[in-house]
Amino acid sequence: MEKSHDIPKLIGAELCKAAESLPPFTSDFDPQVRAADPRFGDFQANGVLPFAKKNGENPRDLAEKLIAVLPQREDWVVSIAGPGFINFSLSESCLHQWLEDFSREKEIKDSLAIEDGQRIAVDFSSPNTAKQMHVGHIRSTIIGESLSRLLRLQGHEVVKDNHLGDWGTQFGILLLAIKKNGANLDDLGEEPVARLEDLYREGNLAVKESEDDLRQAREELVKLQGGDEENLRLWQKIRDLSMDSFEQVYRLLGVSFDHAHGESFYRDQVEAVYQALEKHAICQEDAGALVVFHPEHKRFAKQPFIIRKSDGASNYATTDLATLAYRSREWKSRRIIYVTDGRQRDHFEQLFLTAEKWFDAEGRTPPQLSHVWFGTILGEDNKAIKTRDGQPVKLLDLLNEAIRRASEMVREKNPELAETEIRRRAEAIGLGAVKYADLSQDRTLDYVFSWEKLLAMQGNTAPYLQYAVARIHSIFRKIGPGAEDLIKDARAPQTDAEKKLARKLLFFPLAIEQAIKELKPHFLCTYLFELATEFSSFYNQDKVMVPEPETQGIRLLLCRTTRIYLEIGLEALGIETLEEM
RNA sequence: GCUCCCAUAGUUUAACGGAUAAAACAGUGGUUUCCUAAACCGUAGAUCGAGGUUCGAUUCCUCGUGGGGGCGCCA
Repeated sequence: MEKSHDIPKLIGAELCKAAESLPPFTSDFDPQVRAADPRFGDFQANGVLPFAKKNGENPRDLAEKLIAVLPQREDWVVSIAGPGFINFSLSESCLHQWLEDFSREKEIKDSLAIEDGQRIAVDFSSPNTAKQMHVGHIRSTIIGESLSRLLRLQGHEVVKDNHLGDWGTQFGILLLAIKKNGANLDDLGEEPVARLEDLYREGNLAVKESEDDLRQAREELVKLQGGDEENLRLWQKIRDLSMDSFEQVYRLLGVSFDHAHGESFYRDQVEAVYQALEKHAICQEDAGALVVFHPEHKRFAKQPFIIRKSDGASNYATTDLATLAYRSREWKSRRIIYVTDGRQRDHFEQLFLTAEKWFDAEGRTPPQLSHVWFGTILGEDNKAIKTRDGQPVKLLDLLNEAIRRASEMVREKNPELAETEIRRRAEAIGLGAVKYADLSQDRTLDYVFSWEKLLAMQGNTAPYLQYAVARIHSIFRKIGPGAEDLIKDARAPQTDAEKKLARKLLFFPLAIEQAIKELKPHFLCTYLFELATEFSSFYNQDKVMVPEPETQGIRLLLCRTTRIYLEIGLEALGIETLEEM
């Protein structure tokens, strides 16, 4: 048979082809091939059922007709069950062949890349300058990084952009506070950004209490936006200090960006936004502000999208429009993905509606726009973690605590290890645990922050997956250089554990595909955990070190493929793996 | 007032309209002269309520209950 990494896709294509010349099937028939419950086979096609319903046919009869014209092949056994499920059970030889065809990193990675990759901009992390990152920032950063890696794995050209909040009204207040305190930005102590946060808090209190301070803060902002040299110098310094502070976090998390333009980058492009939207009559004046309504929309017919405040200043709606236009124009992004908190859903819906009208009016195709939103991290009171009152846990503190706890476990298991090696392993394990805890559940869910949840290292966690990888490396170290020859002589999977593990391996391409389609990394996490569980079970049942070379061969082949899938999968999640734990 | 999201074992979660609702943690009972016990094998335990659509509903629709979010000059 032709080599196909993605067997369900192959089955789906065969079903579609068979349906082509078989009335009442039409071209909109979707076979819906999925992983099956092992009781029924390896894959199941459910698509006949909804199709029959839509067309008033008997689903069971339709399924019979379809498999009657399906070419017979030795790769699988086809059967019909229940109201019209079509089940496929792979033959031993087909499974064996598949394992041999896709057991190396290169073949696997090549097969994952699609032909028509796009240029995609991913907008994520995006903290505000002059503030420290706290636990609330972890989601956008981790999810955005993982989605970027997944999309690259699929062959897309991804441009990662950290859209910093570096140009808001808060700078008037902060600049005033700095000047009133006579603070020297070159000498703010050990944690300069923490000091900036304090200054901002003081300034915020002052402008609430004093009319005069409020007026002065506004003046500082106007001066900054007008290009005042002193204020610009201070602003730049604040931005640099903030970036240094963010970099500490990004380095630990293994997160990187191609750009960190931030809102300030677009400050000279907002005029063009007003002009274009006015020219095309997309916006209107309302109560002194420039706003966009969407009369055709249930909600946004009356809920305005404010793109220019009544005092003439721009806001985030304006910079977001300018940013979107820039990414389309300069980066030729065919698609833009925004990874932000779900509370901004209205904003992005309005942004997308407005942008689409703008592009349409100019006869251009708008980029495909996706808002990948996630639930809020809540405090113990079930309310969102706030910066204002109560100090949320700093992200750096969370990460350091994760490393500290992992260090203890590593040291306990390997008392002789050098400190640098303990640190290296603890970073992979502790930070992996934190990332996995966030990535492994559906991103749209809110969750209450808890150390216990984020730092768990047993059960369905990253360390469990890393442990499986380390065990496989250990086996290959013990076998030595003869492993390749043994794999060449592998027999087909025979024992219960071998067959179950081999079968689980088949579903890897599906997991990747689903995670990308829905832009939800948790689908991949679920699969990797199931794979690791299947491996652990196999590991306990069937020893690799046995006398028969063909048995060793298949077990080594299964181990190697499992290891590669776990490594590719964890890499796509942004989680490191280790050869020893 | 308008609108959006959420509700699954004790707890935290999974289930793309599909077959007997799946795990982890916490319980509980077992496994180590054997490739790393961060493990493995048992055991017990759940779909907020009421209707509806469907051959089939945790999933879709309506109503209700409970929790949270957004809605004119913050991002």
